[in-house]
Amino acid sequence: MSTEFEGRCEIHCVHEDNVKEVKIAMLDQDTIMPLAELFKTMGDATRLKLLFALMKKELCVCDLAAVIGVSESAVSHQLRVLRNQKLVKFRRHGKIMYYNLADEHVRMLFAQGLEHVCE
Amino acid sequence: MSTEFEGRCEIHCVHEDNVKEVKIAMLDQDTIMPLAELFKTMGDATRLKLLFALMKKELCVCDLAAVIGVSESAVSHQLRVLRNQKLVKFRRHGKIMYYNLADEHVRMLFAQGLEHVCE
DNA sequence: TTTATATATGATCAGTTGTTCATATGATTA
DNA sequence: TAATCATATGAACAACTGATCATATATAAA
Repeated sequence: MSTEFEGRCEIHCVHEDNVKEVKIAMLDQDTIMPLAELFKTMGDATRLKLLFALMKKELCVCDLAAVIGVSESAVSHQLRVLRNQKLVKFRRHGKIMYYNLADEHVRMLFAQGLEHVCE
Repeated sequence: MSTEFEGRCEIHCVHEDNVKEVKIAMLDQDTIMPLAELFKTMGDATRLKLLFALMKKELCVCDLAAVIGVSESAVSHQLRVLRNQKLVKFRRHGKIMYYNLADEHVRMLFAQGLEHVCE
């Protein structure tokens, strides 16, 4: 019924009522974890560049490799990460895989992130 | 004048004009890097919980430790990361450091992120 | 069917990350 | 001043990440 730290904190912490209130409001692990995964996925320069490129145009793997200047293998590996997070979708046309943004959330996250960074 | 991959791609890649166009639009490293750092910072469950807690209330270090159930040392280390990214600010009152969200961008990022995750 | 092309995947490994433990700092109290 | 409390910091280490290289798959062309 109590976590490892509660006992210690009942002696120790400063605002017990605030702690309780915020603890109740706290998002559960099943929400926090996927959210952390999403941000972690966007927390890499290569993947951000891939997403930004796909914000501009539908592109295939070797186009993407050329745009951001890394190997096609590296691009393919990172596209899989983006796919797992449902940040990109793709369609096959013959041998070529065309990648697209999965939805508009990425644009919003990009915009908000840039706003924070550019201050 | 040309990157290591350009030569190879002029033979290889599928849509040279698209590549050029997107390459020109591509954000430069000085923008991408801090943006990646921002998302990377939010890409950790502990730090997300800290931010979420601070979205609800101003809290001190030991309160935060109690809320999310980790050691105060771990909290302090992660708060430094959040401070470096200007995601939180703080004020001292005697021995106690009170932490707050630095601005409203975090709320927007949280909201957008949750929207993506909860689909 | 053989060959070539576009992409995906597995193994490897150096570099990074997050926690823990021990110690240090800075402010209050005795 | 010494002792105590709240927080910060440094070192260390296991766990994770991302690029590379080699290899595999899938489609198309010969």
